[in-house]
Amino acid sequence: MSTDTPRRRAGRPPQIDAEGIVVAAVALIDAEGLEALTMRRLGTELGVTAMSLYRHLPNRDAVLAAVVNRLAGEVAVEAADATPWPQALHGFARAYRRMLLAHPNAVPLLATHPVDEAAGRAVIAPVLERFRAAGITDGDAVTAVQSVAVYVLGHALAEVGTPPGTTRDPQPAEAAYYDQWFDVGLDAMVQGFRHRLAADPSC
Amino acid sequence: MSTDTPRRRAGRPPQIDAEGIVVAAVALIDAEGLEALTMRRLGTELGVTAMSLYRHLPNRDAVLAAVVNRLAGEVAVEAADATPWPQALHGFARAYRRMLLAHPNAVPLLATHPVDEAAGRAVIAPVLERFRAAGITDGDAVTAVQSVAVYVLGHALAEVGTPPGTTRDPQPAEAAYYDQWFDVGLDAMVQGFRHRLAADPSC
DNA sequence: CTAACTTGTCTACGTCATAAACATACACCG
DNA sequence: CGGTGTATGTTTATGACGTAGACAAGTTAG
Repeated sequence: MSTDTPRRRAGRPPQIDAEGIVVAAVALIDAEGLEALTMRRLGTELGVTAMSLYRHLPNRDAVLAAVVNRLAGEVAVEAADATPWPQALHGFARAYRRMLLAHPNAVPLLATHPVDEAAGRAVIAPVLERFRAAGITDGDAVTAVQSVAVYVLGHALAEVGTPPGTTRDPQPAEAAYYDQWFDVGLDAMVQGFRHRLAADPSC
Repeated sequence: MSTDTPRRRAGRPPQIDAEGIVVAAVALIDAEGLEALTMRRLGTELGVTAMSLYRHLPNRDAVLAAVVNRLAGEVAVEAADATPWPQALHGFARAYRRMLLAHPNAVPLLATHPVDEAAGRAVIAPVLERFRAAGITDGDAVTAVQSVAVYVLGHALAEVGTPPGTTRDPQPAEAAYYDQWFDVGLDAMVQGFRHRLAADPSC
């Protein structure tokens, strides 16, 4: 009612916006790694100078924080209403891992910069719902989900950490080793939580 | 026999050595954080210029790698010969966590730079011994220990990750929360591995 | 047209890691 | 004792970085 046509504000029309900066930052990290993400380079990528970026984001760390939250948003958990919580927990772990492996160069960033709390809650909300359906308190559920989350992130860190003499191409044998390890550790943790939380400890 | 008196080599006697550099680097990180660790600052701390450091270590990244390995060496696992492997695994996790919390500013570094393989093996050797005593293969044992290790590191990352509005003094209530979460997640994972590896699944 | 306002650019500063040339301080040999 | 070789520390310099401040450009409101 008040703003029928959005009626652009006065001033020079922007060539870039915060969203586009973050998208370009993710692309740059994926393509060339974290160290390639400089303000100058990011500006060049968008056809502007480095200083233009500061009209949209206060500093480089804000770019990194925005990248982290955007990547967190890429984690899409599929948890149907009928899914029991152990499967939902597995699904969350796999979705999180899928995102990390899709952006290996960003994993150290995810490890260092905490995800915005609201964004994090949004990601795990469907999983927590499955715990509630089983009568488990949110406190216990959050602990379980967070435990799995730190395991997944720690595991991805070990996987993408640069071994001194190796090239950075994906060694298929290496990938299989990490996949297997991941499943074993994840199964152990989920099994442990099932043992701890199940009303019926059907061992 | 060949070198009875070490007979100092020719050349100007060194004021510093690699060991001292690493010790000073750890102290600096502990006191002022990772971003304070610049070559100039580190040199100043030792009473020399930045360039002198390059006579003993090839570059800054070598300093960081040496710091990582030194900190890894601080993890002392107490595992007596009679200790069953689940307790040894718990002990390893606690020792690792103790080191991380003693050097919170170094945790992002530990997360980013992989520990030297030999150094890592040395740390977990006594734990693997307890698995062997239970007739568990080294492959299964390594998977279990590594799974716990990435959980511990991931958990520490979450704990020391800077929440936006908080000061960096240790909030006692916060510390207790993380301690409890740590124990729950660790117990779950160890319990899961016990379920998976025990000859007698005494659930 | 003028004023106001937003965005992009130019220039500049201080700091960083580190390369190259040079100075220093010792052991060894005559 | 004095020269020589050698390992170590220093000086100076380079290019990249994040980002502050002044300015130019391009739009809307009057």
